[in-house]
Amino acid sequence: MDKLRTVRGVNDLLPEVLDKHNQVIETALKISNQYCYSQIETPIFEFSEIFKKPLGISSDIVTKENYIFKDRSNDELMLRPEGTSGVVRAFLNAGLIQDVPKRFSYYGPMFRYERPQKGRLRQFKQFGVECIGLSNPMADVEVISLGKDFLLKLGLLNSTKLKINSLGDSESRLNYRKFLIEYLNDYKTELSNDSINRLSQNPLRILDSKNESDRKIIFNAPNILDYLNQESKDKFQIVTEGLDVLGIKYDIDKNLVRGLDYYCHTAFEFITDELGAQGTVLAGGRYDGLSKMLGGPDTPGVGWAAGIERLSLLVPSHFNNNPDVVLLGVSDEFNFSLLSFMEPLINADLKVEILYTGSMSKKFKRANKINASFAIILGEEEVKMKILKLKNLITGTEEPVNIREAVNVIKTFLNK
RNA sequence: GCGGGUGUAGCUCAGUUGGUUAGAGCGCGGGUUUGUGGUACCUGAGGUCGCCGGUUCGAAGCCGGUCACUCGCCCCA
Repeated sequence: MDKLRTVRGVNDLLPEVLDKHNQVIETALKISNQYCYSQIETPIFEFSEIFKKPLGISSDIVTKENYIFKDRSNDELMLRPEGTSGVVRAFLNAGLIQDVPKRFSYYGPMFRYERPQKGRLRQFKQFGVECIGLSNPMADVEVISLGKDFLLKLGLLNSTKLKINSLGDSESRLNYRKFLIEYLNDYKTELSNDSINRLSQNPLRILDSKNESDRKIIFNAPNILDYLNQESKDKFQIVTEGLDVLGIKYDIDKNLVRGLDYYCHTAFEFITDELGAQGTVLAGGRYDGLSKMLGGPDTPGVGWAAGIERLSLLVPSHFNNNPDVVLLGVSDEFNFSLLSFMEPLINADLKVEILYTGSMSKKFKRANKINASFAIILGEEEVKMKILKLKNLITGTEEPVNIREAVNVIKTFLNK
């Protein structure tokens, strides 16, 4: 039995769970489509450079959470840990820069070698949207609005909170970084070990440390929003103004930062407190530098990604694959005939299951268990009289019918 | 990668200070005069007590290791 297990952090998706995933994805696709974001699909693995360059060599995703391997022609490949890099790569590769703005949506599996927890897997699915080619902060507002509508459609807007911040442009960020390091250096002895390491690698990330003594120090740290240059300030102003006009509630969180190098200006996340430590359910921001990092022309972009598993955990299940009608014969000899009734029934858009084995009693028990609404019964009597017997399993009534009448009765009763 | 908790039938769990053939409920199979279900009753199958090793006359229960799940850290969707 043990040999049958899946790889750690990689799960089977049984029908009930997969159904919820699909619900979430369908909702996302529908709303994105209405915002005129077109679905795109990129490969599950790419040359590792595609992810390494933009994510930054110091990010954990690249250094310790990657699935990197060499193929038979000795190319270094990487299972994608996120979707944005691939989408931007595809955008550049197809020469779509001639046709901006471009709006894309995507979903699919991502891979990160992390310690599994609830809502965190090594193979997991993300749905995301990218708006490429607009540096206008209206695009940021649009994308957040799309995320909000998505959560609204899932019925999760009330159980999530939107946090936003601005990381500014690279000039502002570098400037802020200088002052932040200066401030933190005064407290170097009190910082956690993790944060001391980050001080040289990626000091902004210290801002979202959960360590208690770190938090006390961060409380009085310089605020990035005070260090934005005028252009960055104006952009952020438009974003918050836009959200206000749209009535989208948000909290500005000056400590909201991004682990990935390519982010700038707007950063945001929708979080819930119903998933423990994995509260981030939809997160994104602006990534104007990404295209250039990949070796393309400077092309702005903004987008977000949402975790399908995490959202699915919050959404109620409506799984139901119950047949509208079951077909059963008095004995095995009627099974071929039963199959021949499939066609008219499925053409009428009904869900049909045939019960092949067991006694009559067994078949009805089975019909009951799978919650069938009707049973069509075929036996010697029916064949002799050239009819079918239709039993309504909800009311218990039976009537002789032909197949066309059966369809009508079933559809009328089920309101289909 | 680091720290805490957990691991007994398909599921939810009992299993007293280590002592003979490991239990319950639900679920599953068969049956209650064979062309009719949801109730009830009868009956059956299913566990090397996560795995490996150790202590012991004897381990599901103690010890060590390992794997998996889970919570937190890291990181992030």
